Amino acid sequence: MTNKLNLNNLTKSEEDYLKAIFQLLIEDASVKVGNNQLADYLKVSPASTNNMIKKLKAKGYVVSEKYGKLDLTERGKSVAVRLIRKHRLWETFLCNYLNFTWDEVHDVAEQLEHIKSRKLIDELDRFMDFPKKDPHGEMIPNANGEYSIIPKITLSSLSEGDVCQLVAVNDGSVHFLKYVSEIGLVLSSEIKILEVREFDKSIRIKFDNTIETVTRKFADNVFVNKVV
Amino acid sequence: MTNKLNLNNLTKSEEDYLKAIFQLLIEDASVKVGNNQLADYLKVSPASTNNMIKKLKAKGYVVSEKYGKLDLTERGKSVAVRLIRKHRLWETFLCNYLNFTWDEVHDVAEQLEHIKSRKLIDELDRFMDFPKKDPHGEMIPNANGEYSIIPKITLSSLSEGDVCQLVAVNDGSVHFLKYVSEIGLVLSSEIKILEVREFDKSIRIKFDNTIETVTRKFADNVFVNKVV
DNA sequence: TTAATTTGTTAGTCATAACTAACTTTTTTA
DNA sequence: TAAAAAAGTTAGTTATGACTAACAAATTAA
Ligand SMILES: [Mn+2]
Ligand SMILES: [Mn+2]
Ligand SMILES: [Mn+2]
Ligand SMILES: [Mn+2]
Repeated sequence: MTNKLNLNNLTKSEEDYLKAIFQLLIEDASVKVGNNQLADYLKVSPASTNNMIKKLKAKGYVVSEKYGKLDLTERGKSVAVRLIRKHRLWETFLCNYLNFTWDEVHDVAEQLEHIKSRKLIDELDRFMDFPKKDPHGEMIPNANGEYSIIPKITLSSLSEGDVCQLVAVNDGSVHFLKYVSEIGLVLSSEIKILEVREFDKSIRIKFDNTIETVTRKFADNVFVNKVV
Repeated sequence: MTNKLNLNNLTKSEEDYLKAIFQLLIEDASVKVGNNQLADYLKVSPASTNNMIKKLKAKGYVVSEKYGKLDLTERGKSVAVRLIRKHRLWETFLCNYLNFTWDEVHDVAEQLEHIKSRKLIDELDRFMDFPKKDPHGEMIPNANGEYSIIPKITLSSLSEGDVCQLVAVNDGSVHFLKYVSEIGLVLSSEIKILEVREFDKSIRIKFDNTIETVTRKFADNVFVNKVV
């Protein structure tokens, strides 16, 4: 008996894989995404990703040649964007209505993004009056999957003397987000790069009369818009 | 290697089984709940329930003897009540804030009840100012799992001449709920039993100057509080 | 009280989604 | 350009939670 494929009802795992591929593709549009890179990102074995990729190819969400790099079909992209929309809308709801802090929302949103109900998410969007950005500064796709991608670069890519504005932060680490709040950085803070130390790539920054030294790893997770 | 048991993190399925056993136990406290009855209720095979019951016994949520009836431990009951709390709070949220009608909420709540976050549900409760009843008239357990069970009987158990108040409806069927709304019945409607027809147990009822005939099946899903 | 029926159990299978270990292909580097 | 390293694939195993078919125990009816 030939394997029946559920073309429409994606599992939580299938959805997570599509979202992961999408995020790897847009995060660095130049570099191609391979199987092992995806495995790393999802913290599973390359054998697991290889297997899932096969299934997603058979269902028409992913394209790739044997031993080649991965890409998403339009259907694959559409699923990924809808997940990102749900994730960011839930994060916004948790922060703005349920007293969650920005470091508490991601894990719960990872669960909520898989709830299947078109009406639920569109009504939640309306209830909040169609917010444009999530608590971490990321743009929220609208009901048609459209969203403007604001130009952003990492703080770590700037040089001495540059001035920038904080536009978004990586929402994946609780420790990182707490750290950002603690030193007093908030979305749209204006940051000046005082010094980039050659020895360990640590960066001395100034914002709101505060001077702080942050590591390269920290600066990799801070997204900014260069001003000067 | 001996099988490792996840004692704390219950799967969606394990949670659904515990909730089902709880609901069968309280719906008819007199009759014992058996394996096949549970299978019927959950629409799976008796082999499947038998298997799951074994696991839930090993984990300390269910007690039963071989070939005997099922019961929940305190831990089992606690899990079930927390699920019911989540289910009813989400239904209330969907109806009162997201423009869902009472027939649309159950399926989405079945998904949302499995989201794991203590803070999420307690904050949702607070956000709605601690509602007492869900859209179908059912009591919502508080954060400690306490809730008063209002005395309710089915409309079908009444006799000619009786007068009652609609206190709750079964929330499982979209068709049934739409039907209830269409004929104009709402929570706390006062209903008088005009006639119970011997032939097919259909019941002639009067409420708000409306006279309707409803079937036995319909009346089985309407819960009332006898007034006269 | 025996036979029929209902209820409960077991064994074996399948799909999903993870894993490790071994292997192959591609890419890099010496 | 040949060896080494990296990347990708395959095979075989495990756990969960369904299923059917066959069987055993308990209950009900004759
Ligand atoms: Mn996810
Ligand atoms: Mn975010
Ligand atoms: Mn459920
Ligand atoms: Mn309900």
